Amino acid sequence: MRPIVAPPTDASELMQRCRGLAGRTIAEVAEQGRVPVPANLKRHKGFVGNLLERVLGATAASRAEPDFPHLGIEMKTLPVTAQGRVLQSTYVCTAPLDGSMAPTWEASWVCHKLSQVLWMPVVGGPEVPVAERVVGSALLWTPSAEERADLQRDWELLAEIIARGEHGNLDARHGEWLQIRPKGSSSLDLVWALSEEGEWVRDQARGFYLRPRFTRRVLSANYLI
DNA sequence: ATTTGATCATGT
DNA sequence: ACATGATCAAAT
Repeated sequence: MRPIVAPPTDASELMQRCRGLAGRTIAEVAEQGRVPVPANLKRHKGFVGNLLERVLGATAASRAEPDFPHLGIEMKTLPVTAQGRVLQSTYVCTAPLDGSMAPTWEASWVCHKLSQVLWMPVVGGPEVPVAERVVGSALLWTPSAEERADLQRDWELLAEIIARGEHGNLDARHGEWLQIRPKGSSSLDLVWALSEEGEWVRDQARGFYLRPRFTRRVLSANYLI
């Protein structure tokens, strides 16, 4: 999906565009973007995210950069119920098992990716046709001291497991706010990993995700839900 | 082949 | 209801 507008010159212009989208349905937004809307997201999981990027003027997706590189802002959609409850986890970045992970939290991809995020709530779960889901009020967020501390604690726990080569028993149950789960085309999607003995082995590709309880807390703290 | 965008589907 | 593990498409 190519962008249909120029990138916003600054954060306030970006937020102004967001205010223009709030309360509108996905069908209305898609009409502006001249994009057909799928009935459901089973085979179009990234549709809403790509659509909003496009109408907000984010640079092309699938690049290893923030969505608004000149502003240092990453945009993420957040599926929520009508009551504002977050429905899904949020993918952050890949979790390298090959020894290339940053040595400290401050240097990590997770820390950098989450330094400034534009959360775009979208109201409506799988029971609501995509076209009828509604764009919510955007939130330009920088993690609080408490949120940073919680994320850092989990990241260090998870990084330690990987650093020891113990990815074999690394699953989604680790981490209170941040977790690691499979990320790929299928469970057969393997990457190179360093074992406990320092040998190269193949293991399932994984990524860092924010648990819904984390993003739920972010919305609660900012919208008084 | 990889990174981006995520949600689906199943089990507890 | 919710968490975990599995999966889908587009862009580069």
